[in-house]
Amino acid sequence: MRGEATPRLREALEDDIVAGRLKPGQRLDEVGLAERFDVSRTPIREALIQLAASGMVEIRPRRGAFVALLGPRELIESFELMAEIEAACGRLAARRMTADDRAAMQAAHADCARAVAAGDRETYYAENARFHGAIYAATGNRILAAEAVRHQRLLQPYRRLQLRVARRMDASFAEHQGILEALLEGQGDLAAERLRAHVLVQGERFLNLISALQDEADALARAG
Amino acid sequence: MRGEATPRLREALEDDIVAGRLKPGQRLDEVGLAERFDVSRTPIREALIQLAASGMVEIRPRRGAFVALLGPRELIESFELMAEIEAACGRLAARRMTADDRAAMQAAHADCARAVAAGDRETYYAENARFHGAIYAATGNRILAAEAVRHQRLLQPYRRLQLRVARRMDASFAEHQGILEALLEGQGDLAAERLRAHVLVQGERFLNLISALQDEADALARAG
DNA sequence: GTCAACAATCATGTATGCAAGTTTATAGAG
DNA sequence: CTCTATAAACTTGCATACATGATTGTTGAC
Repeated sequence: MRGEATPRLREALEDDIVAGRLKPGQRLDEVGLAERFDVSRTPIREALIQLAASGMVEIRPRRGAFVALLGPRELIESFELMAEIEAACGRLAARRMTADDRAAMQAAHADCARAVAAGDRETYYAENARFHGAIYAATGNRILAAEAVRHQRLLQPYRRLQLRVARRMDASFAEHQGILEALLEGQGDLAAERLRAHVLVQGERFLNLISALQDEADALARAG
Repeated sequence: MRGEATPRLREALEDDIVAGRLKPGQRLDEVGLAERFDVSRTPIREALIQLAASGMVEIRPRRGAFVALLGPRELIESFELMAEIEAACGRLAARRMTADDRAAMQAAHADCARAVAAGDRETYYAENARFHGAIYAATGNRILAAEAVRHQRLLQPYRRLQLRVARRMDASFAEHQGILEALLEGQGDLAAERLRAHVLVQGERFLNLISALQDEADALARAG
C-alpha cells in the first residue's frame, strides 16, 4: 500500500460524517476503525486528531472519539458564524468575480433549478453546495474560501436533516435567485444581506428539529 | 507524570510560535522536540498534527513540520479574512454586549491608553489583543469568538513585526477609540466598518514589510 | 430487589521498533 | 573545479508493546 494512509483515512472518515453514514454522537472506536481500514491504530489516531481539530469529531480524553454532536446553542452559533462567513464571501465576490466565476455560479444555479423542477432533494442538496461553493471561489480569497468550505461541511450533517422539511427546497431556490441577482449586479452589501438571511433562516428552522435530533442521538448512544 | 502530554505540548509549541520564539519557516524536528520535552515522538507528532490543522504549522509529507510561513498572497488573504471576522464580531457585539462586556472593553481600552502614554510597545501589543478579545467575547457567540481568537493567534507572529513600524501604535489606538464609540452607541454597522478598516490597514502596511520578512526567513532557512 | 464495592476487561495514551523515503556526504566523470 | 551519480545517514510514517485510567460485570450487603 503506497502513499500515506493518514490523509486517506481522514478523507474517508470525513466523507462518512458529511454524508451521514457516521452520525453525530456516534463513537469512533480506534481498534474497530483500525480493523475496518486494515491499518494500525496510529494512523487512525492521527486522522481522528485532524478531524477533531477541524470540528468534525470530538475527542474526550481517555474516553474516546465521537462524531461531533452540536447542541442547540452550538448549532445556533455555528449557523450564525456560517451566515457571517457567507455574507463576507458575497460582499467580496460581488466586487471581484471573474467571468469564469460568474459562469460557474450561473451553471450551479441552473442545476439547482433542474433539481427543484424534478423535486429531487438529493440532487438539490449537492447542487446547492456547488452554488455556494462557486460564491466562495469567486471571492478570489483561497483562505476565506477554504474556511467557508470547512464550515459548510461541518454543518452538512445537520443541513441534510433540514432539507427534509417540506417546501424548504423551493424557498431555498427562491433565495438563491435573489442572491445571484445581487451578485451579478455587483451589489455586494445586498448580496451579503441576502446570504446572511438565507443561512440564518436555516438555523432558525433548525430549532424545531433539534429535539428530534437529540432523541435520535440519545437512542444511538444507548444502542452502542 | 500526571495528565496527558499532548495538550501540554500543543500549548507550549503554540505559545512559542505566537510569542515568536519559534519563527515562521523554522523546522520542527520530531526527535529534537521529543528530547527537549522529554517525551517520545508520538505525543510530539500528535501535537504537531493539531497545530497543522489550526494553521500554525505546515507538515510536508515525509519532509517534516515547519512553523507556518505565509507568503505575500496568503498574508493578504489572511488579513482580509481576519477583517471580515472582526467586522462580524463588531456587528454582533454592538447588538448583544452585556454590562460586563462593556466594562471589559473599556478596561482593555484604558490599559491600551496607558501603554500608549508610556510608549510601551510590548504592553500595548498584549492589551491590544485583550481589547479585541473583549469584542469577540461580547458577541455572545462562543464558536465565533473561538474562531476569532484562533485567527488572531495565527497572525500574531506577523503583527509583532508590524508594530515595530513607527507611529503605528498611536494610529492603532485612535482607531480603537472610534471602534469603541461605535460599539457603545450600538452602531453595529459602523463598528463593523471601522474594525474592518482597522485590520485591513495592518494587512496593507504589511506589504512593505514582506520582503524584509522573506529575507529573514531565507536567512533562517540557510542557517538552520 | 436495589445499590454499592470490587474485580476483570477494555480502550486510550505513550514508548519503542522497523521499513521506506529524503537528505547529505562522497567519489568519480567531464 | 564543477557537476553528477551513488551510498551512507537521518527522518518520517506506521506497527507493535505496554502502562494507566475508564468501563463493565459480578458479588455481597442491606
